[in-house]
Amino acid sequence: MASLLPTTNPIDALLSAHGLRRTSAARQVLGWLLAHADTSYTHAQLQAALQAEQAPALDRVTLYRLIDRLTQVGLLLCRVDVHRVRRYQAMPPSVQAAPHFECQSCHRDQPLAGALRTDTADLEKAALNALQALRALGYQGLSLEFSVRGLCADCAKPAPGALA
Amino acid sequence: MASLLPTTNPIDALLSAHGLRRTSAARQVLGWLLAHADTSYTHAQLQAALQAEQAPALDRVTLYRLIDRLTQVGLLLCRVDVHRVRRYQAMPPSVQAAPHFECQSCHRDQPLAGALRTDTADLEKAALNALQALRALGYQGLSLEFSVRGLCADCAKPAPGALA
DNA sequence: GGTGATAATGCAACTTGATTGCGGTATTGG
DNA sequence: CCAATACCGCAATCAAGTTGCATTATCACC
Repeated sequence: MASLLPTTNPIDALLSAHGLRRTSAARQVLGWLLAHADTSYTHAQLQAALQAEQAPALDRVTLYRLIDRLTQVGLLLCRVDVHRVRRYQAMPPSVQAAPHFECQSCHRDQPLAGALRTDTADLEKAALNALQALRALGYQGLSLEFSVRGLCADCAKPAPGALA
Repeated sequence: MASLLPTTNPIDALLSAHGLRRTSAARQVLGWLLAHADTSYTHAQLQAALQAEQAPALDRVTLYRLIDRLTQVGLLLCRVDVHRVRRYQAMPPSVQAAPHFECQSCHRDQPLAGALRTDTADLEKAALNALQALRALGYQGLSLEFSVRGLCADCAKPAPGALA
């Protein structure tokens, strides 16, 4: 049952490949984010989630610096949500920036996927055209950020007539 | 020389039409933002700009609350930039959310249409379609935020071979 | 043209996500 | 094994934004 293999696990490999040390904190954070790579999490959410999974909570500042490093080497993707707080997500392998939906009631942040995704397909296409045009004008290192805000279907249903 | 006309100026009209009082602060801020409607400004930039134009600086908090009110009634459009600070802009007449370009070097913020030097009608159309589709799925109160980041042509040119 | 309700102002104190300084600890390359 | 240094953790600090409250200015109505 023990880890007999000389091949380090994929997370350690990623860390080393990006010039970071294999500390337990780094392993935990990157591992957790990779295991929940479909959405983004704030520093606070991340800390809470990690704390829930294991006893020795890691320091606030350490976590800040860690996610900073992970972001700088390109392992994480960082965005800022409506409430001005940063959200981190394991870097999606191929996409520029997955479109997000952010519910203003339950504050859940979900990827714009499936049916929703097809609805925004045209938009993405137009957006990519725009990027290409910009690139032609001499713009560099372009990335796009695209998010929709509002009430998700769940939050929109419940109380149609309640208070103002 | 005096204002003889009974017709209030357009800014006052806007304020009243949106249920806000015609205070000198509101007139100044909305007036200034309408006169610079092509980009967005932070609270700090706004305060500095207003202070430069006239003597009696208005209070930090007052300005915060004022732009809050203007945004709530739909006269301003608010977004959050990469540095987690809110940027306000006079609401563009027709669009829900004008796509922006934000330079990561000079931190200038310009409308995408300006950067591209073409109109972004197709983009905006696609955006509106996407919103409509989402609305059909039960999502409510939707608005979208769409921005492109990178280096603008000006910042990209200068030092092609300098440092890493 | 006054007058009362109340929206808006201004000041001080506070909140919160994030940053900085610094001594101590653990990882890594030799 | 050892030195160099990346990383940790604690305390203090910062900046954007918020809240409470007393004061002032607008507005709706007579």
